[in-house]
Amino acid sequence: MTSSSRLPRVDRLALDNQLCFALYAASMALTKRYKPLLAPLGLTYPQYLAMLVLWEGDGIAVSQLGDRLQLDSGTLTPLLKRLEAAGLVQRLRDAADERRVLLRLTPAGRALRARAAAVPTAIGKAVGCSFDELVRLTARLHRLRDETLRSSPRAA
Amino acid sequence: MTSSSRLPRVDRLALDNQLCFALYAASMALTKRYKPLLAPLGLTYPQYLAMLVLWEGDGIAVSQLGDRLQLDSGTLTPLLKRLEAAGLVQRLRDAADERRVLLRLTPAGRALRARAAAVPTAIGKAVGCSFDELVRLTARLHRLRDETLRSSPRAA
DNA sequence: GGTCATTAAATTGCGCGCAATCTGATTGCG
DNA sequence: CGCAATCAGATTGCGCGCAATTTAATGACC
Repeated sequence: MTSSSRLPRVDRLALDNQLCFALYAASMALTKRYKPLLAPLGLTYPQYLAMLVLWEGDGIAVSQLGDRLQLDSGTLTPLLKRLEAAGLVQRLRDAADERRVLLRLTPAGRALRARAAAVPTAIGKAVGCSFDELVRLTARLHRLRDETLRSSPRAA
Repeated sequence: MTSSSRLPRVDRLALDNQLCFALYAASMALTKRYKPLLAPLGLTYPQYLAMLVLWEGDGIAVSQLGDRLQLDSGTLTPLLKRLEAAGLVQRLRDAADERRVLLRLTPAGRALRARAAAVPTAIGKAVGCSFDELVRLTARLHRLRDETLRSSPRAA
């Protein structure tokens, strides 16, 4: 005897029953929490995500970064130009394929990683759950994303 | 013997270990899933959230809507003007307190709810998990948001 | 080798999301 | 009453996020 499937239609439209809003609100709240931590590094939150990818390994193309973050060139081109203007990233045309733009960390961009290491630690304290639960929730959300993308009509 | 706390610093900065990115990516993926469902209703995703609140009960002020969605007037004012231009919402100054703007659904705005009822059903199929698990995950995310906001320096 | 389809980025336009500021209206307090 | 503090929305500016289009390079096929 579970609670399944007896809610009237009106409850199915209640804001607090929407998984999408729970995700949206939690994501926004957590992003706001990052802002004061990232400001001293001179990064916005999406810029921080891009740096995380480049710290895992630079020399990749814009499209590969986009695959990782699920963002397109319309978002990434201006973002990367700002990172370049900040002296953290270099954008260079791939000599082997002039359509591609390769991304390299500058020494300053590489050096920033050490300072960024304190960020996940500070956030961990803010979310108020154990490390193990955090790992489980993260994995659950990645599965949710994969399932959502898989069932999507027009996405890889 | 759990897996806690022995990861080297580099793994703590790995993109896929970030709860924030898992939330961000899942939220974005799900929002994209909503887009084709909301387009026939003439709504964007944040506009849909605003309508969900108003369908629960209109006549509220902009600030109350903002409390519910965790959005400020800088976001809501233009959004609500678009809903007004679309003929779904009326914005009227509160006679009892001329600072406030009250939001009322028009007949068209009220009528839209019937068509919107199909949206959660369609989404439910896309996320590929049971109704019960969906309820649990939604509740877990709301707790995460509350915890994140509670521990926040400058938020109610 | 020449033509066409495909691909990678860049560009444009629009709607958020939010910080900062501004404008009025209201409240509190002497 | 008079005046400062507070409050509700509106406005401005900037950085995403994404659809749609454009430009240039590459690959495929004849």
